[in-house]
Amino acid sequence: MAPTSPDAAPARLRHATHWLIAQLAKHAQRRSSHVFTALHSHPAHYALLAALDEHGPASQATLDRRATLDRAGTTALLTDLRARGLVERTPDPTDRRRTVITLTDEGTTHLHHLDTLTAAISDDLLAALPPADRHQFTALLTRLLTDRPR
Amino acid sequence: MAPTSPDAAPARLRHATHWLIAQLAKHAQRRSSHVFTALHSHPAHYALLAALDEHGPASQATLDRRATLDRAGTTALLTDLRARGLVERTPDPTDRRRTVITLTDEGTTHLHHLDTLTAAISDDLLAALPPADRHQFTALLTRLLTDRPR
DNA sequence: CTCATTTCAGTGTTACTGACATAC
DNA sequence: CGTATGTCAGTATCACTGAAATGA
Repeated sequence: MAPTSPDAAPARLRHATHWLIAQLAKHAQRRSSHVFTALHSHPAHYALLAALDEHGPASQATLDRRATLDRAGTTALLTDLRARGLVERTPDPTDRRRTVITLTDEGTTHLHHLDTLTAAISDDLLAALPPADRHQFTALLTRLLTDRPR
Repeated sequence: MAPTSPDAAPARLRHATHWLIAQLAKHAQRRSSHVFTALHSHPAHYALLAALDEHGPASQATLDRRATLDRAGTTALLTDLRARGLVERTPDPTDRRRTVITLTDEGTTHLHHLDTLTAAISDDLLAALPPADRHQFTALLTRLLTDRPR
């Protein structure tokens, strides 16, 4: 036992945005990694498969830009996905530095499974809010991320 | 260079709650740790000092429950704070297992500095939202955390 | 004897850095 | 030449675990 049971958090923390976000992120991380592990997957796998499905085949560098990962991690993740037959790696004839990644049929199927999991996780995380507030919250989150060119 | 520059994230990710939260948490973590480091502090230090200021002196076990930390980390953090004269450790006469932690005057002063930093970080994180939406967002965050007894 | 408190050593994960070989 | 790509090895951080020592 480590994170000891909850308790009345100091008022200052409850008003500190970064603390609130960090707490929620911990919950989210626990929930999602628990659920994803059941399908031997990781949220980052989902990000890559989704990027491939929506934007089509791409080089690794393009992929990690789209999935908001870093090059190093992407390499490992793709090696994993290829070993499981979910993506294919083929050399790019027009630029011999690049490897073009393509989604296989199995990859698409797996992505659909992960879609279901992801929806369930979202429902679970937002369980405390009525539907209208869930949309509000998601919209605000989105705005905070997109209105931040960096 | 690692987390390569942003790009159009797949629609699925932009609708996945756990992904949105994780992204925002990363921003929040970078901002806050950057700012806190300037005062040789850590968000967890703030949590401890705030708990002491608001609830008064307490044992470590009580403290980590209030600050939502784990016992191992709390020990290290308090050793740090004591070395800097921000808290005092005195043995509890009524229960010789315990160490009672007390906030010093310097600790109170330091806490006020961190209050300022924390407010600035919140402003920064919520910069994209008009004031009314900031309150909405904070209220929703709070509800998500409190309506989750575990 | 069971449970709580404090401490420390160790594990697993995650994000990131630096460097390298290759090729544009 | 400078820049981009894919790869790998190493670092820092963090949350957590397990066990020990002390004592209620």
